Amino acid sequence: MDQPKGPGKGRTIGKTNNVNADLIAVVVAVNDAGPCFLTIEQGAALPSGPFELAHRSLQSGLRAWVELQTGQPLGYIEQLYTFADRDRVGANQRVISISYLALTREEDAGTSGRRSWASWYDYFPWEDHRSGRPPIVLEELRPRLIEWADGADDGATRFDRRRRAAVAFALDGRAWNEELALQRYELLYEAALVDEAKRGGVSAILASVPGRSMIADHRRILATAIARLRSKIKYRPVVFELMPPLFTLLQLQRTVEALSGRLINKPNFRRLIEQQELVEKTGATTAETGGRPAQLYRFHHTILDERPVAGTKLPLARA
Amino acid sequence: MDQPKGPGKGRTIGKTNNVNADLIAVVVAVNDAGPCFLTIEQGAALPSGPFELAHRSLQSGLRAWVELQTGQPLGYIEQLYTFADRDRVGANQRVISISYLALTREEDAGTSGRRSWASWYDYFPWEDHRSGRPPIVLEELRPRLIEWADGADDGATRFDRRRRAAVAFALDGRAWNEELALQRYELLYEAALVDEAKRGGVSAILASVPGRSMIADHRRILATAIARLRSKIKYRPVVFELMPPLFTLLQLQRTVEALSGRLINKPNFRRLIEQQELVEKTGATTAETGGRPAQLYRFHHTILDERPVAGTKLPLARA
DNA sequence: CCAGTTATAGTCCACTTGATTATAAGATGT
DNA sequence: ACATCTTATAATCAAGTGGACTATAACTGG
Repeated sequence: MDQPKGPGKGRTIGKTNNVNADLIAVVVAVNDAGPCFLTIEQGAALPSGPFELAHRSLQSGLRAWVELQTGQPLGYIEQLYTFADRDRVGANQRVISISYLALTREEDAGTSGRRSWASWYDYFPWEDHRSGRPPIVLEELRPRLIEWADGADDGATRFDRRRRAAVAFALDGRAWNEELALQRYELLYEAALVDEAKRGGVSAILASVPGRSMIADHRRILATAIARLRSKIKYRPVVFELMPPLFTLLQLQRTVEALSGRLINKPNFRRLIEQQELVEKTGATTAETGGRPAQLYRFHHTILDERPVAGTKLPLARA
Repeated sequence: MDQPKGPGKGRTIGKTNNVNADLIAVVVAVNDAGPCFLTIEQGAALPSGPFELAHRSLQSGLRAWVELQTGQPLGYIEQLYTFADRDRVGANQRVISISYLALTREEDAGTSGRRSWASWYDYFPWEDHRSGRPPIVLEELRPRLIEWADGADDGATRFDRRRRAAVAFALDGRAWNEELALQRYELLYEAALVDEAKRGGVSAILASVPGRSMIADHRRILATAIARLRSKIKYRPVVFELMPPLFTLLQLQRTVEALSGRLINKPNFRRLIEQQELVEKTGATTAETGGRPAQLYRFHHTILDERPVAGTKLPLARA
């Protein structure tokens, strides 16, 4: 163990280093009710399963488990994060979880009825700012976060906690930042304001806590997915993975708003989308929208290859 | 296997699902010679080792291996990517690699002489555009990429290959995008223009290929790290992890330039850094720079907590 | 004291983007 | 038929961002 070891040679391969690898999927879609994700066990868990020898790759293993458990075939997939589960350490065994974000359309359904879609904001009611700041932030979270901050032993910690709470939840006149979804969940976890923090804990006071909870750290993974997606739609054209083949610009805007949890200025959104040439008119129109019939657009696929990183800006920069 | 399975319960834990997990580190620093990274085996491999039961977490396991193999203690760490190694599938065993990016200073040395720093651009000579586009791009890569593109069977593939080459390597008047480091390496791999692509291959023609190669897919992981870092310095204040406690603005600029592989307009860089209040003057000056003594700055640490996502823009946006 | 080097301040301008207003085209109800 | 509602689409204004450039200051070494 004292000599530098090159990977792939001279390594001790034995039982002691064995781990089990779990694949976990956050499968996101957007429907009229808003952004949602695939769940199993009545909304308590994300689709997941062990990585097995039969799987050709991590991604194909993930696709297999999701399709088996929910009947949903997956399109776009990206890796979220890999973590070792501290709570599930066996004698000679550990579990590593590799989480993924998948984007799809709800219509991409098999006929299987096993899948069930759940709304993001049932699990994160403080994340939806489309109708202004939700009351839960100031009425419930703020006082309890302050209480938590003031419960710290030393003044420095109290100050730090209040500052972190203010940054994450846009208190004291700060601007709301929708990309901080993960930080907010972690803060609430640290303050024991979510159910997950109380499991097996000593806390006798099980006061009502905001948002639906999930098993293990699945809600944390969901928060990671939300934060990643909210960030990514600003610089990569991933929104279109969630859209039907034909759509109006307002439908596209509503989808982005659903994901980011905030409203967008309509003319600016149209201008940005059109001048980037991300979409092209089909000529067809739809009258299903109520007022004047809207142009139907489709995603301009060739652009996807032309702009590997740049482009796809969305007017979500400032508050 | 037909019923939905909840994670953590009812799972079959058996030999067939066992994997070995490898931790691989790209440890980056910047010195006068430019950006560099820690290697073992005379620059042929990245520090790495298996994730073991004794490790408290993935990160601590990584730190342990890097320190053991190179004597270098690590500061900032972030996860890069997790992949299953297709080439190393045993009868009942597979290997999963979890790669990390670490930022440090070369001075953070132990006295151990086992570590050896290698320069990025010895492995990716086409990535350094600080003195203009390196000749290797037009003189070597371009003709061989065109040759590769024209070797495709059908016209559509030929067109696609030429377009991808042009986008990645800024041909046909396109602008250079330093963040495409990974795409460039993958393109060269696909075109069999890097050594790694020829291992165990049929290719009899071992023409000289650009850049030093590494074992397994370590150079690919390095490319991933470079791309990630070049992207990240634009929106998070991670550059300061690579700086000494006190530095001049020009030193900071040179570091950013070394990482991004391109030059930055000096007044604009200063303006952006100063108006973001990322640094503060110490009052001290240094005359080591040659001309007029420069102010010494230090990183304004409190800002790091205040701006969890925003800020830290760098003038690298356009060409 | 002059040339060379680096530091630092300021200006100009093109482009981006947030905000607002105006107009067009359909549906619906009376 | 007409008013009114809803949504679509176009155009404009103003503030801010960021790239390029110039000018001046302060030091070192012949």
